[in-house]
Amino acid sequence: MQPLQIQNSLTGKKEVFEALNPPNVGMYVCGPTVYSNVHLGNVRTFLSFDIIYRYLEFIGYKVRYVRNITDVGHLVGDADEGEDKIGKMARLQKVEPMEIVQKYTNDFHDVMRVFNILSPSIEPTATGHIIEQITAIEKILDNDYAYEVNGNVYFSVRRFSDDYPYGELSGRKIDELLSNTRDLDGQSEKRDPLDFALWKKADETHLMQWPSPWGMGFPGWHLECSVMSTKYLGNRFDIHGGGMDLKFPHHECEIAQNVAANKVEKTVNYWIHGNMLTVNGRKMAKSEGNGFTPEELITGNHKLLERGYSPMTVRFFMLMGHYGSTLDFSNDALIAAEKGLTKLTKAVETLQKLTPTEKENKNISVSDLSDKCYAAMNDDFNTPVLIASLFEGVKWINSASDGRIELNQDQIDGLKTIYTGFLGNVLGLENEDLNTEKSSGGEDLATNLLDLLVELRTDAKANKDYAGADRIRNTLSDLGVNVTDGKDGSSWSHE
RNA sequence: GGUCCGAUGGCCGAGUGGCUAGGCUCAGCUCUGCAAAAGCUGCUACAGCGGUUCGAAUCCGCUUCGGACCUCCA
Repeated sequence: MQPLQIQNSLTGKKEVFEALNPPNVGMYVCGPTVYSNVHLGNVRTFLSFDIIYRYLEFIGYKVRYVRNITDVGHLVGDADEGEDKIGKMARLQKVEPMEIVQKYTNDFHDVMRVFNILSPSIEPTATGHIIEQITAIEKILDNDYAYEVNGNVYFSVRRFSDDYPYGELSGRKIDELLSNTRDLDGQSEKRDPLDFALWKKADETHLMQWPSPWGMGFPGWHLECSVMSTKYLGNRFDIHGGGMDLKFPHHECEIAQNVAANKVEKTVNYWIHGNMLTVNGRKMAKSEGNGFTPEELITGNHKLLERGYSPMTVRFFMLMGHYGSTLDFSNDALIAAEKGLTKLTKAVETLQKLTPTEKENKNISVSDLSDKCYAAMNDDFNTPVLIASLFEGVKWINSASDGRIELNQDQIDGLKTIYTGFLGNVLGLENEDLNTEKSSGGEDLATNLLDLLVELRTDAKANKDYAGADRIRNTLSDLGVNVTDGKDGSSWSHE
């Protein structure tokens, strides 16, 4: 097994990854709240964990990857006083809340597929785990870390912090939190402003509600993740991930709930937080109005975009930065990514056609390159460094193709293993060009006609009829077919 | 106001005590009928000011600027 190091948000240190139960790994990632379309910032987080999932599997772990769908209990505005986001949207659109849930869950899945983000092993929903959540609340009440007021149940942070640490993950101290908490004008039933809701009472007009020992109501947002992670991964598991913005209060509350319910102190060994996607240095967020939907990005239909970019370009762009750093989104960066990815994918195509030489090229070590790729990923999933290594191989491939250097069969096979493994399996960058060529058949009329045109042009060149040769090339270029002259004759490619 | 993070060449973006990140752009060269592609070469940067050190972009301090969280957000 590879010596993998992970930046652990809980300790703030880079630590060697040791699975609790190798080769099995349990990983939980907070999924979306399905009340509106996902934007690119959301995509970045799920992409980051897609890479982590893929790499863990790549190096031999068997990962149970749980990523939830939040379909109830996430409130608009102030954590415990607002309206349920999904309920609100249902009211606005005059449909059933579950129609909202279905619509945006579908959208989410479509987007994940477009960006080649793998499905988790289990994708549980909050509404599917109401009973488990009620059970957890009862346990927390039994352990005396929560209290009920008029059909609402609140978690007592002060009471909890007497027995266990609270705020470890986000580096917060109870007293500092208190002094910075907004005054809720005493209209809250909470005994302490730090307390948060485990169960909320619902009146008759509330759309989503369930019976409970405290009356009709619905669960608090933080609870579902506590319950679903422990249900499918156990009281202690390996990795918990999510966006940086969920660190506090969401993840902090999640930990407190688990500890309070099960009295197990350490619930998660490695916390991983993905950083934000920014636009002009500011976090991409719906409230800022700077969010892009994936569709706007692909079509280029957005005021900040000059044109559209393919999903794989966007995926590559995001992987050129490390998941733990903010990443700034701009036209120039996307153009650079597009060109870089094209270079990379073309080299992989070239690699398939390379003719091996007898002698091994002693100046080139494919195994060193392979080691570098592993080392990059072992160092906290450093995709930008991995990509830099992959470009090193691109030079070898192109040089070999041009006859400048030699590569024998073993070296070519070694390179194929690297690119299939790291570019394909780990980074999940599929060659879009190859896919479209496959779908068009390959041996059809157009292919034959193009081959004929290129042959005619070659004849024209042989006869020094350059005007005729250029005419063929220019006309084809206007049709989206590029003709290039190489060492071994001319070839064409379709964009 | 509190907590934390960041500031890297024309752009994006890694790295983190001494050794080339990488991609894109730009200029020159090779190849080529021309072009494209590819290869080679160059532009050699680490916010500012102090300090530690034989040596700092990398450690420490201060300053300036930016961001995130503290309320919903991936």
